[in-house]
Amino acid sequence: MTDNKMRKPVRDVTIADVAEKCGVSIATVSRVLNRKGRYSVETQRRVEAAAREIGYAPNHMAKSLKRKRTEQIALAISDIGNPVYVAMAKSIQQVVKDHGYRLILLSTEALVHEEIGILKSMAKHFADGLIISPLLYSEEHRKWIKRLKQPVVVISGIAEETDVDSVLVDSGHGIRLAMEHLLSQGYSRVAFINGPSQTVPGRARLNGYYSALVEHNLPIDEGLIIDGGDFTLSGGYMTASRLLEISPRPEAVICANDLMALGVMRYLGEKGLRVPRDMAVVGMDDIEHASLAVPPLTTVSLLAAERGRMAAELLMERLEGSSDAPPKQVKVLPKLVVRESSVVVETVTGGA
Amino acid sequence: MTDNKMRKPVRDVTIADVAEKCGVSIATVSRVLNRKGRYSVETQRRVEAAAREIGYAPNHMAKSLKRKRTEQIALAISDIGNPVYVAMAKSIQQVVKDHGYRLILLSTEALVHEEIGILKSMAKHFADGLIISPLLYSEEHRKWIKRLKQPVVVISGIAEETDVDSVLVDSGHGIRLAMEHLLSQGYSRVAFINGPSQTVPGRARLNGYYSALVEHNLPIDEGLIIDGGDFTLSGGYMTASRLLEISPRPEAVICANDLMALGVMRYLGEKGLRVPRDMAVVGMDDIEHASLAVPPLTTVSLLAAERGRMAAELLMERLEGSSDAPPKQVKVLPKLVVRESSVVVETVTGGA
DNA sequence: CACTCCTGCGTAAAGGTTTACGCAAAATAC
DNA sequence: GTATTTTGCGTAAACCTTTACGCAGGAGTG
Repeated sequence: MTDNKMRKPVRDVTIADVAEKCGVSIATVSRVLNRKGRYSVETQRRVEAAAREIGYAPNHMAKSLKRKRTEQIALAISDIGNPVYVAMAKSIQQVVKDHGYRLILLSTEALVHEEIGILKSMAKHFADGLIISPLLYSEEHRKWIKRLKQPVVVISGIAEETDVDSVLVDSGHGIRLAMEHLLSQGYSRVAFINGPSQTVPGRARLNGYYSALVEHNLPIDEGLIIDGGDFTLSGGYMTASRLLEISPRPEAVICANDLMALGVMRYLGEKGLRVPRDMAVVGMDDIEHASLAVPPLTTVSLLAAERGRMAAELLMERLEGSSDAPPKQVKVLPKLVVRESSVVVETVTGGA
Repeated sequence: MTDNKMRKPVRDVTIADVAEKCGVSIATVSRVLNRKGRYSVETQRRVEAAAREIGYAPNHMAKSLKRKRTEQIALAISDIGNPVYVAMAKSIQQVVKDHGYRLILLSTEALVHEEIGILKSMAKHFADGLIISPLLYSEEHRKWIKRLKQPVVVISGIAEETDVDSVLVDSGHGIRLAMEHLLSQGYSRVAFINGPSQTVPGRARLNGYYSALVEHNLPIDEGLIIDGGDFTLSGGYMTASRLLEISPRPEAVICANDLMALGVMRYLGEKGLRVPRDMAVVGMDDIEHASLAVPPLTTVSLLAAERGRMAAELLMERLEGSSDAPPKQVKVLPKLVVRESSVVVETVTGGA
């Protein structure tokens, strides 16, 4: 019989409780709390007091059901461990929060069927919109996205798609910038370590490498191209040995992303090779640790944070503005960030 | 009049549509689709066929409302840019996903009122549970957590709290491990760069430093303690100069986290000081880039990923098992990870 | 004074699902 | 053959909100 806090099941306080407490109807309470419709200042005072007093908090599930809005945005990325996606997620979180949305983080582990699964499940209405950065953009992706009621923004590489809002960056062009820079520094035999070539970014970057060679009338030497396996740090470290097997040894190497570049630099360091004196290294993405590496890594920024912000803003626009405007594509230009890993050392400025 | 795909508002397909399509009641459809209650195999076949054919997807908001479960877990952390929290988030995401939950990412930007705001808003039932790693655990935190209907797991430093599920790590003990290691290497004047000392981790680590000194009968020299401002990389870089102003120059430095340690190493490098020959450096957290630094950074792992996993499992247990079991505390032991930044160099093993 | 307009608020429906309950028919028991 | 249990399914309530609609009374206008 001692029921002093035996069980929690103490039925939530609902809008009806507030209404009863201050002798009005639930409609009035709702109007006051949502500042919608008409009510007297006296009623407002009483309702607000009652609500505060009994600790009323509107039930989000019921609200969603009625309003047909969850106030949630889903973000689908392939690997939350990748600093690039973290940067994106961070700025996206910022924007959606400012607009009163919560962010749901969905990780696909680089599995295409997971991506499709997410698209399908959007039909269940657990989020009002989706930002997705797919590893590849297949016909199936397109099909499901088109079928969705909610707006979708795709963060991806350059593509011909014009039927969905997207934030694009031409990473292939980024590779060309890197190549130009290396050539201007006097390097001419430049190797290329790629990530998985069947992914959109992998393909784009490889094409960038080819076209840079063509552009500068350089011979295409397949021996200079190494498949890095994946876009990870250990992927770079592992394949760096193959770099040293190339003969004659290349003067410089472009890596398809910073993580791999850092892995490569580490391997070179362990083998006693100095960067850039013995081999110049350039990465891509401009993650925070690129600037911290020893030597600081030259890289091509793809403006991940910026792209995240833009994608989120595009989505907010869709959600709050005219949803029938034609799909928008916004493009972002890769930017070369020159640091010490690729500049010819004239004089060594030693300290102390 | 040409209404060929003019507007989207084409009312969602509901359970009623499925029911009508195959001539049963909505209750039957629900039973079949949820594999609950009784139904014939023939009915099952028809319902499933109809559902698939017209592309039925159960509305998540309605389901939540009725079931009183959102199938969502909220994660509140102060900075998604911090690799430690990323590691936690990653393993938490893993676990909750395996249990059929989605993860909502809430960022507090290290603002205490944001943390409280999140606790309050949990009453709105947008998530079934919460994992929070608060910068500090105040009376107000406790009050609101106790008031919540949903289970909460706190990831934090060691504390006296026993009224809430928590995953604890004694980072102060971690600092003592670092100190012991440095002393065993022959260093004796060891400086300490702390993060904000009013936060739980800041205070714990400072106390760890003090007690390590006491433990080894070393004099307490306030001049060896530097307030690093925050736990960021630039925070470490900025305050490193003050390290060199100390006279006589300390032989080693313990930094309250890896990011600051990396900042310090960078500064030392720029000033021409070599680590560990001129000064040994030890960090804390064991973030991925600690092993990549030059030289690789000795650090104390606080097992962030592990703690995230444990917290998530604790929460799942609460949600799926007996919710009235007494609060659990699980503790994790800091682990010293020795790398080159703190070991006396006997012979230099150069390559090539 | 009669009319219209406005204000403040209540009634009730709607949103899509799950599930307790009950009923008819079929299956089983004796 | 009747009595009992089991099976399969439908009816309707419940979850908690928001909001369209309408009504009564007061204010304004002529």
